Amino acid sequence: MDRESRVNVSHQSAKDKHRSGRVRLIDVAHDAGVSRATASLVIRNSSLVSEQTREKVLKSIEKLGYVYNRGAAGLRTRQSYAIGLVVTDISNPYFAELAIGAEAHLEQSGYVALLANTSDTAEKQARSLETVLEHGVDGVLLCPADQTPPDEVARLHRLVPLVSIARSLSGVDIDYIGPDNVCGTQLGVEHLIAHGHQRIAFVGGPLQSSAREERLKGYKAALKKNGLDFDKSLLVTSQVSRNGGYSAILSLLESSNSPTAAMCYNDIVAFGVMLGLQAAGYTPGKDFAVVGFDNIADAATWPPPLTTVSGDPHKIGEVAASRLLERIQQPTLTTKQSRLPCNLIVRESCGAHT
Amino acid sequence: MDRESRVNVSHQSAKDKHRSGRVRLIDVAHDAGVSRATASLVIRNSSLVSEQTREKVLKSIEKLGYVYNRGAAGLRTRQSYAIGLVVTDISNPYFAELAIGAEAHLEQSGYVALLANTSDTAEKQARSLETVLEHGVDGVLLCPADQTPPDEVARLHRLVPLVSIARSLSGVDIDYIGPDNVCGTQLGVEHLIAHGHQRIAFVGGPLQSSAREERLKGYKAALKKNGLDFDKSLLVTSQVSRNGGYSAILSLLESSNSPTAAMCYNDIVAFGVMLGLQAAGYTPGKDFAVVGFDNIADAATWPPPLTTVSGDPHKIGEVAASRLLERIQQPTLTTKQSRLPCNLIVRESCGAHT
DNA sequence: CTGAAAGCGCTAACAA
DNA sequence: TTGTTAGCGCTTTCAG
Repeated sequence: MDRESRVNVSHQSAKDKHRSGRVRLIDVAHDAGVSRATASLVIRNSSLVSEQTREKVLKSIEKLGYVYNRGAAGLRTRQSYAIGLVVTDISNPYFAELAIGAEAHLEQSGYVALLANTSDTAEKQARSLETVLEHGVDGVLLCPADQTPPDEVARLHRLVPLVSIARSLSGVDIDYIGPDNVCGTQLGVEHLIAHGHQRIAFVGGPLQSSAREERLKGYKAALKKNGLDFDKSLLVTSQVSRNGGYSAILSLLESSNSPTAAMCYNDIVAFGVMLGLQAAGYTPGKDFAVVGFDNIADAATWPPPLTTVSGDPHKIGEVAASRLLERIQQPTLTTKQSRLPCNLIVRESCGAHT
Repeated sequence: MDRESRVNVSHQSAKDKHRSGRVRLIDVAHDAGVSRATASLVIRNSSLVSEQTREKVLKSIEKLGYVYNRGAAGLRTRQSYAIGLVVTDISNPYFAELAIGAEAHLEQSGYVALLANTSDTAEKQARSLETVLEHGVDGVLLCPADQTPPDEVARLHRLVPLVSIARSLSGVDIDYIGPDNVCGTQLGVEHLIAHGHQRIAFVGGPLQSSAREERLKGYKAALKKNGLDFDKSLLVTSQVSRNGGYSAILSLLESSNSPTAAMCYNDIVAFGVMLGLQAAGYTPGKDFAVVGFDNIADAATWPPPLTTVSGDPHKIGEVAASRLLERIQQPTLTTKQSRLPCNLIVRESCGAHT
């Protein structure tokens, strides 16, 4: 049987050069004059192999241009060294940065990321998750779409280690890494209060989002702590887009008792708010204060530069990846909800520089 | 032998529920009372199977929560349905959009994208490509880093179907999809000329980049066509960043015979240019005209809104993915260099609205 | 330290 | 139409 397969092999390896076939481990082994097993050990840096044979094998690998087949290896080891990175919307720089942070950490640890962009729809997310599972990922990093059904997540969680990022999921006990939305928003609002504002609006974000709820909580906490009343008329939801912020602030400005400052759901909304203010004849940073959330790259150079809460998405991505890898190593780890500290980046849009 | 393995199987499937193991095709087959082969046919939607048995199998799949193992299948079929998406920098919205377009098309065709961000360094790119190859991708979509060694690309190309996006590679005969940089820039510059500008600078971009060379060519063509002399002092390279554009325009403004308009390497540079102009007391769109390239989302809402050349990165990503899939089907296809048409989006920064 | 043999979960010829 | 039998390229005991 072994003789047979050897014969086969030499036939094939002769042909393979000219066909689609790739060089296999056994070709390397033959070339180096060792067995498959030994060659395999060399590849995986085992210390059980003599320096001499290691070099021989390495030389053959180089010479034949061998590329390791992880798929085949994974069939045996049940490890793919791939993880699913399922994200709502990479065209949002915040999520892009998250993805980059995660990818960087994974890459460094020898993992590869299977990317799927869900455009925030539950259907595409479901499809993507299925695909990613079929590819045998060792774990999934999920930034859940807004309308994610909890039981779907529960099933996923049963199948494979799972960490959720930036949007927490209620009703399922899984790891979560995101910014500390409550404290971050509180920081922003207190800054506004400290600079004399009394009527501070909370602008934008979708009603169902966990992030918005948490930020709203921080907003209320800041008001309360400073003895200010919560006024429902200063609250307005919106699309997470510039247009959303734009119309939101305009509607707020129409009211008889309009605000003098806005804590925004995020930077993108804040940009819209500032554009809206300008359209209405205000000068953000002078006669109206604006604070954002996320500190995306644009915030620093927007005219005027946006005061914003920084959640460090790159780090969140990294931490999430690292947590996932830990969990893959030790599936019994208890789950953790990590809310990374935020800090306030004071620029000009809040008027505090004057 | 077969009896033995069956025995094995039933043992395992009993345990598997509680261990890490997943449900396998053979479990499904047993549950449905058919052979593995038949079950396999059902999964792959073969028409060679009766409606009755198909339903039985489907029911078992559902019941047991079976998930297909593409890794194992791929070992046999030599198809992974995965493709490598190796991109310089997703945090640049232009490339993010490219990636999204590609991912969308791949997803629709049943492929998954292995994402790697190279941060524009040749080393990480080399590592990423290797990893992606080890994972057995059926093809690679590469947006090459600036200093990519041509022989590396050649090796890659020998190993796997390859399409390059947005940055062409000299010295290797591979498919390329990108914007028509020459015509696009020409469009922009001619617009400027049509509005009376005679001293038009070409601002920014890295010296070695193929994209910059092409855009520069378009710039020169436009000048020539309109009888304007090319003046080397109106040319300045820069980092592809706002800061790059900022300092570039400032240095240009110092000259005794400074320009009245700038065709910029891309939108990001253009933003820097506008910020620099404002810092120097100019009002872009009034006393100085600026045109960008890429039409990223920010361009529309920047104050003033940026006149720019639109290359439709989402479409480029889609087309590239589709070309790659074609090439995977038919490896003998002759290579094509596609430069997708660009059009000029006239907004306010060029002053043409006055 | 190295080699032989068995098998990971699937598909593809070929029989039945 | 369905079942049988061999592998895909690797790792992993277990002997040497």
